[in-house]
Amino acid sequence: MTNTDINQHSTDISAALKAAGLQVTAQRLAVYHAVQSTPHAAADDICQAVRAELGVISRQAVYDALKAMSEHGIIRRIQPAGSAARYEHRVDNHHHLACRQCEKLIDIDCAVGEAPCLVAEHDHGYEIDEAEVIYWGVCPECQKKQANRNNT
Amino acid sequence: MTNTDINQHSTDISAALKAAGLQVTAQRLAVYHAVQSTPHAAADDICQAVRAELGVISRQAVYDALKAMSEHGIIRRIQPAGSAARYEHRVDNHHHLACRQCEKLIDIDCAVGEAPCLVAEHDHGYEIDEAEVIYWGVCPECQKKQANRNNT
DNA sequence: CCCAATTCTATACAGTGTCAAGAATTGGGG
DNA sequence: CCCCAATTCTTGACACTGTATAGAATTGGG
Repeated sequence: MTNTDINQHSTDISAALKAAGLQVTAQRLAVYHAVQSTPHAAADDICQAVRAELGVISRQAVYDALKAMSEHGIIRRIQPAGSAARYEHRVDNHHHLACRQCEKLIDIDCAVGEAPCLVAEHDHGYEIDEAEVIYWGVCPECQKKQANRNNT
Repeated sequence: MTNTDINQHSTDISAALKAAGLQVTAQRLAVYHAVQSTPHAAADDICQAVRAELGVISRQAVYDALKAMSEHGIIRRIQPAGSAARYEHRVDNHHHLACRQCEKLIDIDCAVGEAPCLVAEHDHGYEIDEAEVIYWGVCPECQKKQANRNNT
């Protein structure tokens, strides 16, 4: 990646931040980069990644940046049961597949198509705006591990 | 409800506990009752409800009971983003509708039917056993509140 | 370049859930 | 009915994630 690329990229995020009415700061750009390069990372992982890039950043600034950006739709927050919140830069309509054993999370495209997964049988008067779907299972690696344990 | 009913009921839960290889204790029965009578309650609410019934119980016993019973499929644990875990006694295939504003949670039957909501486009080699769906929206009451605020 | 608004740092704190050790209870077998 | 091993409950401490607050630093429009 050349400097030009980096700048170009940063400019895109800058534009997104400005469009959302947020100030552009080195901390926020670094947090975004971390989210982008390590998808589904938890806040703590992101904190470490940003420290590798910037040197120092307060834990609070990371939380603020993640909160501000996820509230403005620049990144997306996912919170699988039994683990801390994860963040990702894909903000389109897609779901997740979680491994019960290693907690790994991978993206999965919407099974139903566009966004009709939004349509529930009865909406009970609710104004529904999102359907959050998490498929739970066991990933291939953990299936292997399990098979090995059973054979021994 | 007569005493006979209560005993009958307790017997059912006792049987479920025994079938799962768990001991039957007053604490567990009380925790189950609390989950049953206040659906979607958080651990803390359940703790209080059980104290109203039994007098005293340790926080730990409540957590243990909830964990043991949910791991054995006697109750179900739900963890919506941004709030503590909730518990319910319905263990069949159904989903949830959550209000973004008041955090209220209601049951909703599976939109797709039996359990084909399990089928994702590509399973990526995962052995999928559950599809957890949470529809996010705004409940009728909160819609009204919002409308009133806007008119003022 | 300046100044108000926003954001970052540093520290303390709250809520949820877990760990560990010892006391109490449960339930199967004599 | 009683005993004993296994399980469960109590108590207290602790870890982790996230939030609150006040003051210092930075940003960006004029």
